[in-house]
Amino acid sequence: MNIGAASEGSGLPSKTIRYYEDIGLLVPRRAENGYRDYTTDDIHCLTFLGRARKLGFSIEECRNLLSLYLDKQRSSSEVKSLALQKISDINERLQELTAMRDMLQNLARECHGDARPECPILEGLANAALLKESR
Amino acid sequence: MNIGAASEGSGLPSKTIRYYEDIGLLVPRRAENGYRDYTTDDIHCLTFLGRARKLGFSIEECRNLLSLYLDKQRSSSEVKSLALQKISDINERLQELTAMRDMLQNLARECHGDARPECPILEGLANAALLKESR
DNA sequence: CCTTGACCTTCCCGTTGCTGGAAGGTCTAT
DNA sequence: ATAGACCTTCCAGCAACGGGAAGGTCAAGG
Repeated sequence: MNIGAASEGSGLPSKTIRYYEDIGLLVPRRAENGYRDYTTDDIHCLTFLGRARKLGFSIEECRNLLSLYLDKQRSSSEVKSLALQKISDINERLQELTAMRDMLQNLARECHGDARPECPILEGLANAALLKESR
Repeated sequence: MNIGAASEGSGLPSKTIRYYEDIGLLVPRRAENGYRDYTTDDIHCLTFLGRARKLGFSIEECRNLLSLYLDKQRSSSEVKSLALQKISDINERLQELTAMRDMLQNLARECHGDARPECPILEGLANAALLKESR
């Protein structure tokens, strides 16, 4: 199967698939004419990788997950600990983003948003004290 | 004031401050010996930039905010609309992250996490149907 | 048989926002 | 005079690709 069909089948752009080969994540065989030739197993792996990426796993984590996926002897605990770690990473990121948003909301709420130059948002950015709470 | 003191005063690494000069965000005057020379106003700007970055504004948005900050004629509505846009960006990202986390939690909950090879997490990544709901 | 257009190949640059390091100049204190 | 703590520039690299150029290949149609 050529890379176009592999792209179609996995939902990943050709560029991404070539990149995954560059970094040794999934290296297909080559046809006589030099074209990449993907098996249906390869497509499954690519699809697997796409899903894992969408769930927020980094490339290196995906490499790890893929080798676990292909290793029929692996223990489920190895995979679960990766997943739990990722969940806690995401929770941390969620907290950070929520804190940012709340801060911005506090500043925006104080701002008239009219033609006058007084702007509590800029003042907040210029003055740490205003950023602290402003509740 | 040398870059070291500017770093101290603004809380930004020297490398970052030089980078901001490279991209024309804040260009200080130079002393006779070629060293960068920061004024206290420059330090305020750097501090302002650092805060805006922490709140999730991109460099280009910061460039915009800084010029608004320095323009005493600006209207507060310009700033507010930037802030509101950023808030809605963050909310979108929050939703994505929450969806990822919930998916992972669904998968992890089904996984024994023991020495056996059966792993619903990997199966979920391999099989779209399992990713859908699995509630 | 030739051409057209859709594929495919490699290669290199750009993105975002820095961070690290090397090679060298300057300043201050001993 | 020399050490060390600064400072300078430039070069390279991170993640995870995307865009685009220059060129090879293949299948269909005239």
